[in-house]
Amino acid sequence: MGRSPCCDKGSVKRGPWSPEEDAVLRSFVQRFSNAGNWLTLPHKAGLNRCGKSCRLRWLNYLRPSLRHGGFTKEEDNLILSLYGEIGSKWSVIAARLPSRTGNDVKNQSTGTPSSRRGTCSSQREQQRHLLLPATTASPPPTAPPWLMVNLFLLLRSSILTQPLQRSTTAESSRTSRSSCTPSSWGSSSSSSPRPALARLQTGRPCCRNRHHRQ
DNA sequence: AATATTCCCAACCGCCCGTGA
DNA sequence: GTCACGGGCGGTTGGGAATAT
Repeated sequence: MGRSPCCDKGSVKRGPWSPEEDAVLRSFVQRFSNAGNWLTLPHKAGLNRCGKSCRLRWLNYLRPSLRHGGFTKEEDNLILSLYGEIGSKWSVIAARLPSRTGNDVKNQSTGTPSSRRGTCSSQREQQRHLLLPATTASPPPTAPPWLMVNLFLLLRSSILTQPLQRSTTAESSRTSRSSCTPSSWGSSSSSSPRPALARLQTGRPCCRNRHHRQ
């Protein structure tokens, strides 16, 4: 049946939020205890923003007691465990993690080296590697983290139907990216899971279009 | 030093669901 | 029962920084 858009995208501001806008939104929501109707909030608060954008900003960034980044190993393990049980229900997973949002969990799961790639070629990557902390004094595990993750998921669920097959070289990574489009992982191919699952299953990200913009 | 590549994460998009008229 | 609406959610995109070559 189709739906009318929640706001006029041509007349509202989009993109990054300014500190002033954050302050207005924060004070408005806190002053009234809750936001009430998100779609009318921008008008009431004097913000030239889409209501859904306001809601997202509040829930994912401005909400008190939120923590950003710095996922602990325990949190990472819990995410992996819950993902194995329930799949990409990020909001459900986030509900089990205090001070985390679904968006955070999603970004963590689909964006951390520990869940994406089999190799840690850079210092930055190693330092951020949740399953292989940079502070560890022990030698690296025999099996790479991505394999451990996949084995874990294999044991926890029957998601995996395809054998693990990939190389960890940058070359194969580029090749994979260039051939990975939404249509390539769509319904036409049962062996091409959707990106989030594909990343966890293969330990590598699917394509990110920005890499093609240059 | 310059350029290319990779990554993080905030923000957006669009669909689904629950609810009330 | 149907429809419109708002909220919620998963998936995707893009900017900018860090790192590698």
